[in-house]
Amino acid sequence: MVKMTIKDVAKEAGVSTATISRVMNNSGYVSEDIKQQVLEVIRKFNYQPNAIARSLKQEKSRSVGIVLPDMANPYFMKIARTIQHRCFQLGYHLLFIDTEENPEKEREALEFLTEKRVEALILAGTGENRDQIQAISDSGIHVILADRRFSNLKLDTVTEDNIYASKSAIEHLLEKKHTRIGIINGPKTISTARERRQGAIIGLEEAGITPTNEFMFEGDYTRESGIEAIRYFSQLPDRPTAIFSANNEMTFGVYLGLQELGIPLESIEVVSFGNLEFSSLFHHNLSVIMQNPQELGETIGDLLIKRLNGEADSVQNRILMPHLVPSK
Amino acid sequence: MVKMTIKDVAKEAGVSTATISRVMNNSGYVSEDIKQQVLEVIRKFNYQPNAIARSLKQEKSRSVGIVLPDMANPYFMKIARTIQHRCFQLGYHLLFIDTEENPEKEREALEFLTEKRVEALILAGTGENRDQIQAISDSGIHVILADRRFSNLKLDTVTEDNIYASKSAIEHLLEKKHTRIGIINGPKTISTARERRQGAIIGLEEAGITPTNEFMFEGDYTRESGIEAIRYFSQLPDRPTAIFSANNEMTFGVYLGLQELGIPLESIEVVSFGNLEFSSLFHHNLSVIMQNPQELGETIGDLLIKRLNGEADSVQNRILMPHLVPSK
DNA sequence: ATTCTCCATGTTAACGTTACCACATTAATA
DNA sequence: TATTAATGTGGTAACGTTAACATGGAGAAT
Repeated sequence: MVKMTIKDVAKEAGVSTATISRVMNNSGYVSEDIKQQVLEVIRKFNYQPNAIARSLKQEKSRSVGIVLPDMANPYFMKIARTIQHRCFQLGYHLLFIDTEENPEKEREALEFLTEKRVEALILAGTGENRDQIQAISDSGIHVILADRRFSNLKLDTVTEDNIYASKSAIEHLLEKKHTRIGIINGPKTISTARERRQGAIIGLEEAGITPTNEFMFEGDYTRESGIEAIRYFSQLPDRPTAIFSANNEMTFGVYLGLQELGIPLESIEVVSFGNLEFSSLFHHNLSVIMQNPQELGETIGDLLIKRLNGEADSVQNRILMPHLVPSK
Repeated sequence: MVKMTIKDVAKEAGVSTATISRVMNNSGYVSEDIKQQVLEVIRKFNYQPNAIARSLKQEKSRSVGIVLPDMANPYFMKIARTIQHRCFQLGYHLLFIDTEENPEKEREALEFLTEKRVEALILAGTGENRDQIQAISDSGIHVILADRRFSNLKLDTVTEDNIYASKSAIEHLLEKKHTRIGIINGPKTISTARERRQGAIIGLEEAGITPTNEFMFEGDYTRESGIEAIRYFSQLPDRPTAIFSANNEMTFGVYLGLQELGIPLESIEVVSFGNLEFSSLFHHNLSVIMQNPQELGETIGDLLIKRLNGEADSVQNRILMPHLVPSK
């Protein structure tokens, strides 16, 4: 069964396509009689306007791209979900792409999205493709960096205060008399990893402790790299007694690693940047820096609406405050 | 900065738009000289064809809709992620919508997606909107039901054997000498809930036990309803000693509920339909019916490609086999 | 020399909307 | 009554592609 077009409706209702269009969009003048008659035809044939044709004519795709490094990470999905709801309300659709932290895939994704003529782009990037992202912004597409920023790029950002939160994580461990703290971080290309590292170092130095490379493990924000970190730390002569893990997935890996090595999970004090769903059930020594992906999503949503409405405003950089929830 | 069109490229390269189109699509005849010249212009101005115009002309949106009840549930997101990768490879984009199990929202979502002219629709539905879904299929959009089916609708489905798996869950608990088994299920409107119930009942009856309504709690697949189920069961005179929970979120709620009531988590034997990420770290009496969302996604992806390529085939109903992983 | 292919290119009409303009008609105002 | 304004409607040119058709030249086969 082939879809009806506005012409078919016009013929059926005995009016011009212009009138149908006016009825559909509640624009211009249409007499009440004709309006009802047209609506009747639309209802009867279940006519739906072709959004693609409309987009072409109006030069508005009514779509927004969102590029995330990991669609299975609840943190990112909670951000995405909130934004999805907002977009749906606006009649926009979201084009999701999962890059799996792969810069090349990200590059392709960005190209794909610009061909699809998204009006805005929300990006939690790999840290590469700076020029491309800047070019996208320059071409008039609204870019909002989520969670991760680029230094020196004049783009909207909605991020969290990683330095402050990481510093307080370290302070928390120091208060518990730990001095040998293993730090598991993400890739240096990613701003959150750099900032979390920086915060941790500040925390240590303020307590008069010199950070050593031996206790810094550079992972890649995956579960597997959390496991590897534990394998690495466990074979050091002077093992850490506490761990600061820079994201939720790696923290999960930490516990999997401990389990693999037969080390009691509660024997190690852990602070995780980012919540683990089950941490409230967990009686191990796990403290969590609670992020607020929903608020992040809402903040992005608000900004997005502003940008799509063309409400001129200078570059926005919003920073949310995570807070530490100590272990019980 | 305004985007370049094919006409600009044509003018710049001194040829017709048709030639540009032929170069872009590797179709028809173009001399090597001109081809190189055109490619040079394209590169120089970073020309990107407008996918919307192309869609309109070709009457192909190159998009697929996916409607899920819960974007934050890892089970659904793993399905979605797999499909997203497939679609991206094909040059298709996915329009995601999260209905939050709300039938009205689902109705709107389906309407939205048909206006956007998706070529296919992947749906894990609320169980309502049957007519609308059938109409979508009749109108020539490929519909694939994921995880949840509709009886009597002639549509492709990729689901799991809920009856078999639930039966084996009950058998597992019976083997462990539990006879008072609390069953926490989803809404009866959803096929998975009906089937999981049916499987559980078969399991009980085959063991000569008469299922009682007292031990059946109808939740709504949310965490909160798992908590409520525990509150309900805990005030029964003869409490269940074991729980069969029909999805991962409700199982989570079970533990939250036990914790809330101060009941030791390991004092209750639980079987969960669907994995909890952390179950391997968990030393409680938790057995899991392992689903395989990735395989589900791949199966859907394969089917999707077939359908999009128009490879004629009768209605497909694929059923995957989950398996029980007993508690340690 | 004539016909027939194969190449290589250009011309143009769609695809389904909407926005602009033109043209009536009616109502309100001077 | 004449003029203006408000209302209602239709015609049509775009939006940026591509596919069908047309055209013409070069070389091969008759």
